[in-house]
Amino acid sequence: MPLTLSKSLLKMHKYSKQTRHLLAVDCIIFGFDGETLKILLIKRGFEPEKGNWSLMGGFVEQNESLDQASNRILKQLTGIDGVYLEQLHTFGDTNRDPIERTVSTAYFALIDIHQYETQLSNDYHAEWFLLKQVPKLIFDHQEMVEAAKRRIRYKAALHPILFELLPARFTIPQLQILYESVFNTTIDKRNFSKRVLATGLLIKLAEKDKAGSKRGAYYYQLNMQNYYAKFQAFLNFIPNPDTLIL
Amino acid sequence: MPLTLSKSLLKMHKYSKQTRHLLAVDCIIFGFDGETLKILLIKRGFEPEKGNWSLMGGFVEQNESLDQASNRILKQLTGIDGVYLEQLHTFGDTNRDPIERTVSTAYFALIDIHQYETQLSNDYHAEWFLLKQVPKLIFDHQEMVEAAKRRIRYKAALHPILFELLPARFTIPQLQILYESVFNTTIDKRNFSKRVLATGLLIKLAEKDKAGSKRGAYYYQLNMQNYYAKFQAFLNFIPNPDTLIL
DNA sequence: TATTTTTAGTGTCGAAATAACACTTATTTT
DNA sequence: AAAATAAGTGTTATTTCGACACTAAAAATA
Repeated sequence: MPLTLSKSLLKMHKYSKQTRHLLAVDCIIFGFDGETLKILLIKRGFEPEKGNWSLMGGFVEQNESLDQASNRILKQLTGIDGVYLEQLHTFGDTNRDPIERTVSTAYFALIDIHQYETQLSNDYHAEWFLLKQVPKLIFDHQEMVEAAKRRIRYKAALHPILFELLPARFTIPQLQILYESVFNTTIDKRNFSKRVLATGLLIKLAEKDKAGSKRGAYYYQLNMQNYYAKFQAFLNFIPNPDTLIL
Repeated sequence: MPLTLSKSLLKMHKYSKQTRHLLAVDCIIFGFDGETLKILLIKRGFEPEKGNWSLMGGFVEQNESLDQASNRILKQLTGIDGVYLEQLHTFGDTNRDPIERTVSTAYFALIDIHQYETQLSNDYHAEWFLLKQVPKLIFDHQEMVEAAKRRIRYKAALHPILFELLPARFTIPQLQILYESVFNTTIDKRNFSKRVLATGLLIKLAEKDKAGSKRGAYYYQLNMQNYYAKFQAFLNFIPNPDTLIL
């Protein structure tokens, strides 16, 4: 025990004159309900801003990386492991948290909303909000959400990340609604299916989804080999690239 | 004085149970010498890894934002203010610095090498290295450089950032060499000049650059209004997008 | 059981963008 | 005067993109 202590003391504070900072991660969690994009928010449980809407976040602990911290926090809220989670940006303004200077690294997650909506932890009073009806958020979380929206659009225009929002089996009309929702536009369905199918990323299944229409639409699933191979070179669905900012 | 002290004590440690971390920024500084891309490295002046090649970096101080810290550090080394500087990624593995856990936010800078090569601070024993001949670097700086290379390619394929590497007046052959260097490819010069001129971003000047050739090439400068207006919708020079990763 | 309603699914053609390709011009050097 | 060097420029074929309308399947309804 004394050994452990002295070891840790030895290891600590070698850069002894430097200031140490609070470090947090915040997660912008996107889901798709079949019609529009949503994000998951929580009611903050402690001061300051207790009771106000907030991104799910938390402090980075001593012995975890940022990626580990963001995964831990995502799991705390949703019970989910192993979903798409990508570092977005680190927000480091000195006064972004009024209590004490805190630097926060924002991550965005893309999850299949249906798979998890029932297993949300109740501890956080989480709710899904339409992306177009996000309430006022604490601190600079609004800015984080805006940055995440820009990033998801930018990236989805070039890479097939939106499949992460869909279940393993999905129909082409579902996929089209998703793209139209993300880019806030409409796409001709003949051109859409032509281009999507031309990527070689989709495998047509025998079964149909009967829920969405009378006739039923064929299910597809991702060809995972092609998915990884072609992740970099995907479609360019940008309707007007002027609206996209990294 | 007692008032200031008590104020700062009041403000400090409101999140009293949370671990505080060392925070650093590291800068990947790109330059272009007219033929190939280079990056600026320093000889690290303190332990650990004293004397080894490193990115220019430093700890984030109490009352500065990350953006301020990166600008400060860039200026310390190069004397430069107001150049292109963009946050790249935050590296947060727990053991990336063997002395003490340090989270580092990497920034990349694009500078006009000729304008500043003489005013480098001598304090850091900085040297420009060909991007293809970067020496072994400390910690995870190699990884940072790789990420910066990917980002600059990715972004330059869609946005006119490479002009930041050129002087205010440049020729089309110079610009072409720059693009060929960044994308490690060759481009037909007829197609290149057609597309570049079609953007409307360039203003042709009366004077010629006589240094590069016997005949001389016309100087151009950026049309700054169009530059900002068209920043989002630029050329797509990606030779094979497969090689690009965000 | 026939009709209506609803959404899925598919092909063509003109326009625009892209990629391939070679010669002339200006200037300096020899 | 001739040779060497790099700048500058146009055309054509190919590919990609965008616009556009009807038929098919199944359920609901009359």
